[in-house]
Amino acid sequence: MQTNLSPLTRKLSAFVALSEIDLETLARFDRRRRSFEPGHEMIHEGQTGSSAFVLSKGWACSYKILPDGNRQIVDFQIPGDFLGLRSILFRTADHSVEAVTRIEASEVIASDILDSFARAPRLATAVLWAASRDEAMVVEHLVNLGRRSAEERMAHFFLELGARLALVGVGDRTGYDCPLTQYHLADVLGLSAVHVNRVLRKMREEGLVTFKTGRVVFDDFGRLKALAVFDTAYLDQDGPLLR
Amino acid sequence: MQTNLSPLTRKLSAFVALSEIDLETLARFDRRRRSFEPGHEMIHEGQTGSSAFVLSKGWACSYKILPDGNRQIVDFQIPGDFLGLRSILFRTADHSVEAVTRIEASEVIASDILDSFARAPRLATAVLWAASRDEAMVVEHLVNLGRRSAEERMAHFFLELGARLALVGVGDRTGYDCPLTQYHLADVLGLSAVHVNRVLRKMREEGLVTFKTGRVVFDDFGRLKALAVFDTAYLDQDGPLLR
DNA sequence: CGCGGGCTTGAGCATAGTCAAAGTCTGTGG
DNA sequence: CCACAGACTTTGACTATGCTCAAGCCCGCG
Repeated sequence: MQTNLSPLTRKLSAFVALSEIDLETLARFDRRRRSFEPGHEMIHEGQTGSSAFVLSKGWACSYKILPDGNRQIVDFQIPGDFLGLRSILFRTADHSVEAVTRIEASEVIASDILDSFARAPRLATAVLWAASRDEAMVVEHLVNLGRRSAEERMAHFFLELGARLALVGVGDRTGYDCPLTQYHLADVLGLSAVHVNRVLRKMREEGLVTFKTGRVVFDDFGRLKALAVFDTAYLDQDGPLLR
Repeated sequence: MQTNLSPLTRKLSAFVALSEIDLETLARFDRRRRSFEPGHEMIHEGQTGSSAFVLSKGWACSYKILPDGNRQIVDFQIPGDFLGLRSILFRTADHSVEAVTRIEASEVIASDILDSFARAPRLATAVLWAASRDEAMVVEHLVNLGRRSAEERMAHFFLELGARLALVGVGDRTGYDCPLTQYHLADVLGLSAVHVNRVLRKMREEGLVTFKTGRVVFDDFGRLKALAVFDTAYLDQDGPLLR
């Protein structure tokens, strides 16, 4: 193991013990460095032959837009996250991805991925695991939208994001830096921007969380967790399953 | 290629051209035949060391239950579908799965999967593709809950199910057999059972769909599709990507 | 025949949406 | 240094979508 691993390598190592060949092959994912300005649409729904990216700096979000202009954000991506994997596996992208902040990322094209699986088969298993972990988050998010109130959703969202950031070494129990606007919150939680604002005010007044531009502050972590019925199980990484 | 392929083999072949070794290895997934009665909980959330299953007959549903007793169904599984894959990849199951009808399935244990990836590396890629296709469905479902009205959700759900069943050769443009209750619809669409009933009545009266116990009848397929803004893109299979 | 699961309907309520207007903050150019 | 534009936030008033509670119905099955 090297000391200066890429974020993706670190993530995959959590599931599969990687060999030298695996590591070498993975390193190839890191050749095409790119950067994007906030608001840039890195992947367009419906586009064929898109790339994927591994985020090294900044935040992105994946979403779908409905014909009436409404947008539903599926998830945010933070450093270390894979983004646009499905747009490689399928012929056309089934969702869009946009840079939230300025972003630094490595571009991964279809042949990189597919060839790497042939060279280093264990990588395929590792990527399957990573994709499944993403799916677990989407599923939790689905439950959030289907069965929780606006306030519970908000609490759950802040906590999940906090837990994910903690895994990559950012933020702590007091809070974390967060570049999102209230519009982002509305689009990810399936609410209107106006209602988001009211819910935020209520939660602030109740001493639960404070969301000010640029930062989320946990005013009462325990009570927030109880409100959201938040259980980190679906995010946990217990060390390599496959040795 | 053999004439009598298992449903899973047929599905994976749509993405990856499988070799003799791949096919032999896949055949091992089909050794432990099991059957379950309606209502049986095949996988329990939180349980460690669960199996996965490949459905050959009947319908199942995967879901999460919140502490207040509310349930959110994540998806239904129909013949040919993999079920509980994440409960193998993670140490503990992050969701439950229940038989909706009487079910026939093949049990797949963790070592089956993991060993098969070592023996037949292309299978890992194929399974990654299948898992991504499932994720695409969950994502579409998420958009449904976040940004569509009750009536639109209902329309979208019936159409998606119809399209999926058509892929395995069941049902047609006039409708399909469907063993679900109005409670199932409520739990999958994030609505109350009472409201589901009202929405169904409205749609029936408007001449869109008729949902009677045991069958979904499309009264006006075109208008239903327009209402749901349903686009099958995320379900399409265009033939093997990897040869 | 009675029981239970599922379906249906009404009445009243609550959560969240829409529309509208004004306030704040930040960066840019004069 | 100020004026202004534009993006984001805040608040009020009104509306609507969907929920809860409650009751009754239908039908298959033991």
